[in-house]
Amino acid sequence: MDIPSKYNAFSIEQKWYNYWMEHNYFHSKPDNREPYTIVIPPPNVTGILHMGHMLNNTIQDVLIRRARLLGKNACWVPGTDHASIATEAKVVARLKVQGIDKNDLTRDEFLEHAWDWTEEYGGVILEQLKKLGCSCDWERTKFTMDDDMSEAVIKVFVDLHNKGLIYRGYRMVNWDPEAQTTLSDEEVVHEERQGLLYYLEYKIEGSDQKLTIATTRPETIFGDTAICINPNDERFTHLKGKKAIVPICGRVIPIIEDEYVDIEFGTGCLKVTPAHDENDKVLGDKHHLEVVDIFNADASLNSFGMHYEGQDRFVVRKAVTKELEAAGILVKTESHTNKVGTSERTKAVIEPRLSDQWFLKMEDLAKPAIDAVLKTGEVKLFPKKFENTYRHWMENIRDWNISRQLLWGQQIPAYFYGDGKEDFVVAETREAAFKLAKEKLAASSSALATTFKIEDLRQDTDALDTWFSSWLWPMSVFDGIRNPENEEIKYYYPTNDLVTGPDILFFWVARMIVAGYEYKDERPFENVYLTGLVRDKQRRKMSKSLGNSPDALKLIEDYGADGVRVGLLLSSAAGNDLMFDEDLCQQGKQFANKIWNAFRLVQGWELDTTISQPNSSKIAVEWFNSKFQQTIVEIEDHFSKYRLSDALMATYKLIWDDFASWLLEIVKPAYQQPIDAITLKSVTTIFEDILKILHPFMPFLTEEIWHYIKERSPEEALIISKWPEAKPINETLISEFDFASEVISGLRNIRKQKNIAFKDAIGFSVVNSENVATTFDDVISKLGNLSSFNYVTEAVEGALTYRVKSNEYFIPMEGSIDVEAEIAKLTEELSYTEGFLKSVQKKLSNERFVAGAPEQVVASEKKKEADALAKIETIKSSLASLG
RNA sequence: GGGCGACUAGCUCAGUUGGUUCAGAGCACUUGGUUUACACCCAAGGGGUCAGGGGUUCGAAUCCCUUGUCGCCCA
Repeated sequence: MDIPSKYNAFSIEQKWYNYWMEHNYFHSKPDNREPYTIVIPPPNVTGILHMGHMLNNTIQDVLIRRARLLGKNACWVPGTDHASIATEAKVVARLKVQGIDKNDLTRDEFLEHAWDWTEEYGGVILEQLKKLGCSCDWERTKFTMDDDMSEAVIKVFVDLHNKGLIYRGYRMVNWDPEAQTTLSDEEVVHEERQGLLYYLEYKIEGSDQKLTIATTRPETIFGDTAICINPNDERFTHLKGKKAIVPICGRVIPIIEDEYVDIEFGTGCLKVTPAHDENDKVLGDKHHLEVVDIFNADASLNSFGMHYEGQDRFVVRKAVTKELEAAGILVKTESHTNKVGTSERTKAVIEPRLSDQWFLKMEDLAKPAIDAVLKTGEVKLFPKKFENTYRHWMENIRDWNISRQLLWGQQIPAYFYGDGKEDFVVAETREAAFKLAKEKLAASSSALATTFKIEDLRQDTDALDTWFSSWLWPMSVFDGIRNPENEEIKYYYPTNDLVTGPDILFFWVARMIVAGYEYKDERPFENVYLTGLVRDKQRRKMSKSLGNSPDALKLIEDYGADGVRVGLLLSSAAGNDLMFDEDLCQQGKQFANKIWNAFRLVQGWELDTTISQPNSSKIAVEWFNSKFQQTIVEIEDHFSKYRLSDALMATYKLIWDDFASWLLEIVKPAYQQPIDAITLKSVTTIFEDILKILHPFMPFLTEEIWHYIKERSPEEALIISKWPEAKPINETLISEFDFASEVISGLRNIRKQKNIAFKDAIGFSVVNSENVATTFDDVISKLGNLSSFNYVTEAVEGALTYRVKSNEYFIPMEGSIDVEAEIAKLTEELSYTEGFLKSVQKKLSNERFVAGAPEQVVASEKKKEADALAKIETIKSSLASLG
């Protein structure tokens, strides 16, 4: 069979993905095996695959495929998130293009458009994951707005409300004037912006006195309801108890005192606008100030803005500054950098705003989640450094604003039956709500009690925060909320590993832990692997706006899915940002090709059952088997610490260096010579074991070669084969080989220096002062192309020499040896070794070292000393023989 | 402003409890090598004051202090 010399990923990948799907290997159902479960961090339903997803899902697939090979019942649940604000923003934008205004549509009409959009673009990302090789159980694909998922969300809302944990509050929230919705603190991105600090003069009522205040937001003067000074500030003692007059609108406001005011900042006087600043709100509550809200929902000014009514806040800022300047009220401006909150989704500047919202009390709910990560270790974060961040956030947790003024999402199941703020009931269905409402009305002996109809109930128009559905994800995908005793949730929950980015540690991970303990009284997962951000070579975040994110599918086309997976994993330690560079994928692709060609070599060997196994092959196979076992132990260790790139690198070196460069070179028959049966069988078995341990990283290539090696039934596919068993390791053999490889490197070096071609066999003698075993002599002979291998006791004259430890090796050379050069080389080696000896002896002569250091360390220093002395002896005798 | 973390070879990073094998890996680089699996290859080689300074110790990349630079989170 003619096998091409270059591995062609493209056609092969499609073939094997189809094969795996056809034979249903990805599907899991409960059985008596140990479960291994991962739930995917659901990507936005209308999103497309970017590098972060690629990294994330490659890691998950490596874990899941390895678990499958280890004989576990591996279940990877895929799905998508409805991403309320992001999706709604996209739908609104599309409607706009079509000339439709969202506000002209009914709720149902809008939702119809949103579902159309979801069906049109939804799931594209899941198809892309298949190209990457992800072995998700596609039969389990979930969407956070599936009927059963929504039911679970509603059920939880009602439950938490009944427990008294959900309440309605008039609070200052982050208002996104563009999307016209509330954002949680986590959805607000603080940016440093260059702005101005405006110094304004306020008149004091009933006098000619003035006071100057500094503000960054002059347009909010219409909402001022006090001036605040620090009671300890002697500059303002004379103002105590007086009143000030707000410029332009002329409102008279009190001058209050509070130590909150920073004497150093600005003028030491603060204008208080309780409706538009969180801190001012606190001051306002404390001093019982009036609250004047001057903005409309789109952050234009309302009637309090007087002649600026209807104009945008930033337009007003400029205009009002001009007016104040003209009136001589603006004393000066200074440039000032301040942090501005912006919407993560729409980029609009956030406006703090007071409004009625739904909140979830977090303090008590958070407690088990804090303990699980920081005390009991039931949930482990990888890398550990994120525990500090987690602690900081969880111990300062604030109530969660769970309502959003959006349509796309689960509508809040609160039903109003009257006009009062508290005239509502919370229930899973309208019918249940109706019953509750009637009871409440009856209890309050309202006149409505008898005439109230179900149609009179008005459901709250807000939707729930997206995270209020995804925090249930590890439970709700197994129907664990609606049906807590079902077989699947009992089998698969708690899940094992969660792989996600640190940017959503709080948004999502922490809240899932909270929900897990509240609803299952158990952790949702055991280990959390936090990946780094994917950045470009210049350390910039990959983003659409920068255009520095490579096209994920194009990469797969260019380098093969296996190549891309290897490229991504090679330099991505957990929690470290990944500087993505296409060269990494190139390395992955070259690795695939290397393995492919190793296979071609083995495949091409002709078997001759009549020849016996050469000793060099026999010993090389024995050595490799030990090396393989040793590497597996190392790989296990890396996996147990979630050091995937180290696990891959260990595999990479085992295959490239130990297998291809050493083993195959040793057992390779001479040109056009056949191979013996034992060696061929051993090498084939080794190759199969290698494919197994490589499969999680490079699933396509390995499955392809697996079936190329021999015809196999679907039950024998690599994806469901068994991870190699642990066998004893012969450490002696490994260290003997290491010594032999140094001897061989020395030989190659001499050949290079003296320009001796490999095909010219050379003689070889050794003074074996180290008493090295002869185990690998045949290997040395073969790889060194030696014509003879002699043990001698005296230095060989007229030969090239080199040393490994205190062993000396001689290659007799016909013709002249450059004695001068040999002497120079030996002298240099001698002085280096003597220097080394000196430093060791200095240590050993230090009484405090000998007394203080552990025995083992002292012993090793003594051994170093002996080795150095022996080597010096060798070199000296060589020098003597050279004359 | 508060908190956390990083700084090791040209690049990306390992380096676990201070001491064996501690200054390492991969890539890149230099040199030599193609009828004989792979030039997407083989072999050999060069390259680091472990950010700077101070301290603890018989001994520090590792522990402590300090300065600098950068990153992340929070306000």
